[in-house]
Amino acid sequence: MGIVARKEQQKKEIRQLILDNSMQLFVEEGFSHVSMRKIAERIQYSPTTLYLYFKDKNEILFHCCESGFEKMLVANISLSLINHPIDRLHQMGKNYLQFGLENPEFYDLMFIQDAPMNRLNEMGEGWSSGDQALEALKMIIQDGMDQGLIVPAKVETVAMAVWSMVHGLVSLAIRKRLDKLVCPADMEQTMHDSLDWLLQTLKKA
Amino acid sequence: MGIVARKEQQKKEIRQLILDNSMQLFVEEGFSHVSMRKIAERIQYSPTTLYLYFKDKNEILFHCCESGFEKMLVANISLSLINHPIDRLHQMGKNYLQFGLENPEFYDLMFIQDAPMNRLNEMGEGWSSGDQALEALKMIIQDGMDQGLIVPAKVETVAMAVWSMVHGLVSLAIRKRLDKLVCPADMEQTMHDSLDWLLQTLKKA
DNA sequence: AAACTTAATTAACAGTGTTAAGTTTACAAA
DNA sequence: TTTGTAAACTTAACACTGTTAATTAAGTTT
Repeated sequence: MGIVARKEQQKKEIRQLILDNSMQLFVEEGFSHVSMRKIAERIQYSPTTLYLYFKDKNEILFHCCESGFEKMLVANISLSLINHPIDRLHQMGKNYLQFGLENPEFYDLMFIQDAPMNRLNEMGEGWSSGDQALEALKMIIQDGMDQGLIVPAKVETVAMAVWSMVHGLVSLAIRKRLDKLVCPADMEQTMHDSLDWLLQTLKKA
Repeated sequence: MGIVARKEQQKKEIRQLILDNSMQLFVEEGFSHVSMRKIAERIQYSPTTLYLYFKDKNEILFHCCESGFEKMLVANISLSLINHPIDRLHQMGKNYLQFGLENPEFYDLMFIQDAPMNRLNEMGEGWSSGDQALEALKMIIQDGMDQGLIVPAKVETVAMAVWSMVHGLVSLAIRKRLDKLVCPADMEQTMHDSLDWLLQTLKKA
């Protein structure tokens, strides 16, 4: 079955070719300006060929999200070196802000657009990388509470609060809603200040 | 100049007719499914007529946002009855969550989509209602610090943190990113719990 | 070489925002 | 009352969009 195997290999390679070029286009031109035809032109295929490898555009977006989550996971590997729960949470938050500001197009796809979610809800499975990050967050918070460092509460409640705040910061910044609050030059610093403030107040007195 | 005045009045009425029907369509069918042609059909005009009253679609969205902010402002009038800064901030947050969950299409337009922002950045002025709400937030926080009820910090930093958290909650909920964290039935309650938790930890010990 | 399978394409549909040119309507001056 | 003109509105069209059905080209098997 050498031939069959090779064919499947080729199919996978083209799938990856489509995904790679889609992601490049998202980063270069912004999510909303990328069309199926543009992706096709870039890889020198007919637009309809894309539909032989992906059900629709949402499915392509969905898989781009997956790479985004993996990218994020890589940025978080250094976390394992930090033992103190608060410091660890702090670094996780800083990584989150940094990822969002450095990869706004990816962030848009992963957390703001609802197109990829539609695809996800049709499938049974979710994002393993995304779930992994969420579990890590919950574990850190649980740790912090167990060690008496964080004011006790339901772990889901606190996890939701922390995630919502960093997501709020990044998404408001990306969508230019914070420009009236602070000037663009001070934006990144003030965002980190807000995170610092939360972590400060979150600490048990 | 009675005739000229009447003509201008008619022009304003048609402008408002366009805006009213646009908003109805946004609420009914969702932002992304509303086209210029659909709006035009609804008011029995040709699609191109809309361009005689608005520069482009973004300008229509922009003005729909304005009404959204006024809607929000109305929901906040009861705030003036609350004197204690923390309670006031708490109620403001609850109103915000409620508004977002009850008017997801409006919220989307006001805080998530970037289309209306493009229009805004071309103009000199911003949203007076939006700015007003932001100023109110800053004032409450400043009050709370002055009265020694909130851990002191730069007011912009805390305002950003608080707004980001409630926005994060609403936008993640709207975009169905919180479904892995809590089941939909408990969503609203947990969101309010998160807000409560923040307000609790924000209080000076 | 003929039959069959797979991969890729062309043509088309129904929709989008938007512009330029043409038409109708309404009102002022003659 | 008729004519001229300016405003209001529409028709036709452009350049796109995602997506499907029918068709051709290529490769494999018999």
